[in-house]
Amino acid sequence: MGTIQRKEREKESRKESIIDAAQKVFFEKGLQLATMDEIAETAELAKGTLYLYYRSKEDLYLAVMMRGLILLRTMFEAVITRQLTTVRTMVEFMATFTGFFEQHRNYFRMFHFFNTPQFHKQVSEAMMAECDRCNHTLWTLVTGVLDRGKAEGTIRTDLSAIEIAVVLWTSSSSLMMRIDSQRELFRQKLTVDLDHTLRVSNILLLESVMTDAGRKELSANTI
Amino acid sequence: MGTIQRKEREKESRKESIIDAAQKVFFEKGLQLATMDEIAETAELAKGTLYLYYRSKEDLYLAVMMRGLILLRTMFEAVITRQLTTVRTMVEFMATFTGFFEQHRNYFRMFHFFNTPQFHKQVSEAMMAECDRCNHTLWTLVTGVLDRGKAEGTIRTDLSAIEIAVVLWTSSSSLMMRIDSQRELFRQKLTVDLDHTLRVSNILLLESVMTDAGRKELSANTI
DNA sequence: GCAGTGAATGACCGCCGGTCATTCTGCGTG
DNA sequence: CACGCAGAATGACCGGCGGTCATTCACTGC
Repeated sequence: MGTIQRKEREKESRKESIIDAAQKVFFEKGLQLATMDEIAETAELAKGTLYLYYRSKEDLYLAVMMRGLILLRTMFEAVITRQLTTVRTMVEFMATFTGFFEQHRNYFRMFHFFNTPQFHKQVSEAMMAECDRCNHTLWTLVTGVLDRGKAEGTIRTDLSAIEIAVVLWTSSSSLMMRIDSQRELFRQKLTVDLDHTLRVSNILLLESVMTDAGRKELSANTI
Repeated sequence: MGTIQRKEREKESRKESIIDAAQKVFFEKGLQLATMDEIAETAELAKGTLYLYYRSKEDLYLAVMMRGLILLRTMFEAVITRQLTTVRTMVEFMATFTGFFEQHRNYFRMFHFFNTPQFHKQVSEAMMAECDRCNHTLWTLVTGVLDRGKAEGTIRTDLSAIEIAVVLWTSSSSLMMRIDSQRELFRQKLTVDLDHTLRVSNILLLESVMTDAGRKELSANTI
């Protein structure tokens, strides 16, 4: 009697279709302006049903965001599969992240919610834990590459891999966030091309965490 | 007949006392959890009165945030008054920013609202413009110093001053934001001391925007 | 003291996140 | 085939909140 398994599958697919609807609405309206009623309508379900699968609006938001996180991780894994040198892998990581920002802007915007001051208060423990786990695997991907680089002498050994990863991620993501929201302001009021700034910032940071050997290879790869 | 002027003064002081109340509540609860009713009660005014002085909750939030911005600018100006060398001034700027983060954490948290994706949609034009102006003067303070450094040969001339300022500000503020919200998570799950990471990141970035001469002076100042 | 003006009030509105008594559905059983 | 029951789905409803506006209040200048 495979009834129980079928029920399980149906439950999963229902969860997915709810995320589909939520994604549509969140992408269009953002967290604040989106309403659970609209998501329910888009999903062709009653509002109450949404709450059978997700505790709160924020939980649902996080579920959508997680899709983005997983997508990004997949893209990073694809880079690793190419078996490039450490330096080139790092360059590709940065390019991939920038590409993700450009191609999947809606997902990227959702990441911002993560850094909200009272963020953790608004989300259920379970969802939070799942998110942490996903995040953790992303960090591990990058630190793995960096540790290899340290062993082969292209990455500075006096800095910890995870610290390097945090600095690179944080800097470039916050710059992209700024590009997203204030590009025009900066172009007009301060005549700055933030896209250029992002490229410069990435290169400066990559250089500064590399040894001379690494820097040499880097400059050959970024002309 | 100084009546009109007195009225003007009273209006101003009323606005200030509303901000006082709003600050108290926003500091305690954050933007989402704070309510206009509570702010009104704290200010000992009716809710309707708040709306005679500020268009919306977000506008009021921004008014409080602006106090923080002005405070930070004052602290930066104090650094400039000390007439240090360019390199030392930049080091002090970074230290001042970190100090601001530690001493005035509540103001700092409010800055986060700035980067929210649909932020500009929630705030009145007038408030936004005032905010931009204040921001602009902050950028100018820093770029002034950087330009001097370029002239005297401690700051790289192949990077624009405003770009350097943006990179430094963005990197360190986003790292601080992370420290604020995820310090314990990183310490426990990844055994990273983000405060250390911040110091490292600041030094790496400062180094990377300086000439050899600048770097030399920097290393003498950061032991 | 008496208009008149502009500030202050708080009852009220509409909206939205979230709940829960009720209804519906389909499976297993007699 | 009929029946009963578990659990899924529903949507009317609730409380709270941002924002409004007709009414009241306070002060000024005549």
